[in-house]
Amino acid sequence: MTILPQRFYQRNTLLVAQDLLGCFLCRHRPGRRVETYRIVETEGYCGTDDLACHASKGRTPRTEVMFGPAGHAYVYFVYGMHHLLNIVTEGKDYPAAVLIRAIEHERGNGPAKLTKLLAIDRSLNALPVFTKKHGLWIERGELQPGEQIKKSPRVGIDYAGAYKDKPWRFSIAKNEFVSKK
DNA sequence: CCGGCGATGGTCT
DNA sequence: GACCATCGCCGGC
Repeated sequence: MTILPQRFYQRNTLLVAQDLLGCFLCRHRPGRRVETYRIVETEGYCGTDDLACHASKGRTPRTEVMFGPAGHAYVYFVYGMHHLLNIVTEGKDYPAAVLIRAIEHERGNGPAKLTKLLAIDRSLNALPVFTKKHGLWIERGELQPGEQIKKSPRVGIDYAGAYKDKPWRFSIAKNEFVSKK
């Protein structure tokens, strides 16, 4: 059990997104056992040029976290009812993040489903995930022999022009917990 | 079985 | 006031 250190996230976003596959998302809520689930699907959002990245709309109170140091949670609220979990990547002032889209649990096969399962909301926004201190962290894991990374376009960003078809969604091929398209 | 759509509120114009 | 990194339900086939 090794917690991924901050420097793990201080790298190219698309590399981080792929390297997170097979790692373990961990949650410790007061009065409960630690919950640990394997990450099977991610997406990369890369800087101000990427029209699908919230930071492309500018530096605002909402997107401020992405402009900060790597290894912190970017949790935002969307569609009036869903929270989505991202981890900030790259260097300070380069706004980028990886969206966690699915984990190995029957109610974890979608970005909003896994935040509901693990009670992740904006109270965790901007907190570091390279320590257990705040009850949310990620531990190192590996792909199993025979497992392969599948690359496909990101979901729900038809508005993103030239960036909408970039194959920046990564999943473990044939894994049953990857979200439905 | 599958596609369309409503729910529901924060964020930015 | 429009848009939105979603989900599950409902109706039609």
